[in-house]
Amino acid sequence: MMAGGATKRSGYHHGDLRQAMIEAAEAVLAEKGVGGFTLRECARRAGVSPAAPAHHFGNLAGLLTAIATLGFDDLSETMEAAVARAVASGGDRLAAICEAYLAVALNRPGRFRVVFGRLGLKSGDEELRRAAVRAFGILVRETKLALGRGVDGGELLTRLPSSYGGDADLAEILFVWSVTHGFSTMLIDGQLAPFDQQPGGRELLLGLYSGRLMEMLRAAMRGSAAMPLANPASHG
Amino acid sequence: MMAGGATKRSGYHHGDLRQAMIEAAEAVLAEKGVGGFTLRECARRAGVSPAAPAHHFGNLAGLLTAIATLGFDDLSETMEAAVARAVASGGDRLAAICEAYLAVALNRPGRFRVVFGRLGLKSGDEELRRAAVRAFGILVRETKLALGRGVDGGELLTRLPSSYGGDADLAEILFVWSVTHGFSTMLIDGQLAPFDQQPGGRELLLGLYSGRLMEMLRAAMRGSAAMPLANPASHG
DNA sequence: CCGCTATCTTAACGGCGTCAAGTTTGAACT
DNA sequence: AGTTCAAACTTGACGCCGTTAAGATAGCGG
Repeated sequence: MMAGGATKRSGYHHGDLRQAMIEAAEAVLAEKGVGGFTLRECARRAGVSPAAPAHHFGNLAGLLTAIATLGFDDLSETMEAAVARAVASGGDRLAAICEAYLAVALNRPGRFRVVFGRLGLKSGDEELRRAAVRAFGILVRETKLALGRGVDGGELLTRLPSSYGGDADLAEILFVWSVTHGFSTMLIDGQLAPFDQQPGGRELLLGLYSGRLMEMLRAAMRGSAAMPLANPASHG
Repeated sequence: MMAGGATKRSGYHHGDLRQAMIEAAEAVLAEKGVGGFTLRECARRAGVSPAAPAHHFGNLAGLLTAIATLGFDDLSETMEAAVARAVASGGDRLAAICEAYLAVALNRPGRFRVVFGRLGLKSGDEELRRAAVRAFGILVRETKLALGRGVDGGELLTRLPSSYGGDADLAEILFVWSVTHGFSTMLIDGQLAPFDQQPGGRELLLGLYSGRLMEMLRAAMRGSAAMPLANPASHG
């Protein structure tokens, strides 16, 4: 096993530098934020020269892309686990994935910031794309279920249909995602610091999020679900 | 006077380096994004040595803080103008500020990213704080008006009450902000690229935002406004 | 046991932010 | 007007950054 830092180091060769670099990078990101993040610092923590990572990741963008892929998979798995728990307890599936999204942001801010922080990722990476589509597919599925639309076969997306812009429920999907993503990013990026840093502020915010904000989200969805499947592109 | 780029340059002294640096910085941010932004590049564009800006801004954080202050003021002014237009035309004031928020993000992505992009800002800057509180105050005021709460005297906040966490409408305020901020950041940071880059995608997204998303927001607010002013902290 | 290849090191390049010290300038004061 | 002086800017240097090229090492298949 030996997962989690204790890797064998036989003098010249590291043993599992790729994993060590990813772990070091996440630690640095969590500690110092995006600003204090450098490739050399990560290499230092992995006990390796600054040029060593190049062979495994190509360059900085490669390392960040690997972490972002992890982040998307983390999102997918945490959301699926939350859905499973909600199903078991008869809870709200959509609220479950929204809370899971926030939980990932709070528990792994390093990963989360790499995923959404507009750092330089490799643009064409196929694994990253697959992980992103998977996470997005869960959001789409749960939003449609919450609208009572019925998902064909309950299967996940494996790619984005090129005509996705015409999806009749796109507005609802974007709404759910905006609320969740907006709250999560504002909380970990410090925009809510005036509330977050008061004594008990964090608990208040989390309670409001999984309480009244989720209620408002349900109210918004109810309003939409009651509406007929109108022509989605027509507006104004 | 002589605002707007045409500054006199009498050999050694620049004339208005502070303004020139800010303009150069916004240009670089708009062109190359956060990644390609460097102090030296801004100085180069201003036609000045790399060490020159230090006297005006102290360091990089000082320059970014000045830009962030501009960004908050931009938000405040654009939102107020949108409210004035909504009042004149009998439109939805809350939707107006949400659309104004998105408009600032789209029209001035450089400023917007400095405000919310978790770059290193000076932490204690008083002007920045004042600008932030002003913008936030507009959001608070409009949310309360939308809830039919009545704002005392219609005046703006000039500081954050230390007990703000106890505001009865905090959940609604956070909800509105989350939707708006989430959608805006996702759009300019490329998370919506699969939709945004389809032909006509940008128009579709903007139409959905000011159309069905604002309708959903109103539905969420209506649900809240109908509820009694419950104890905001109790949940679960 | 030998060689081969993946892995890592050392050394160097240009660019970065920042500081210390020196130079120029506009303007205030006599 | 001429002098003085502080503000504005330059030069040069420092350490750190990401990246590359060339060399050293070691595990593994033959």
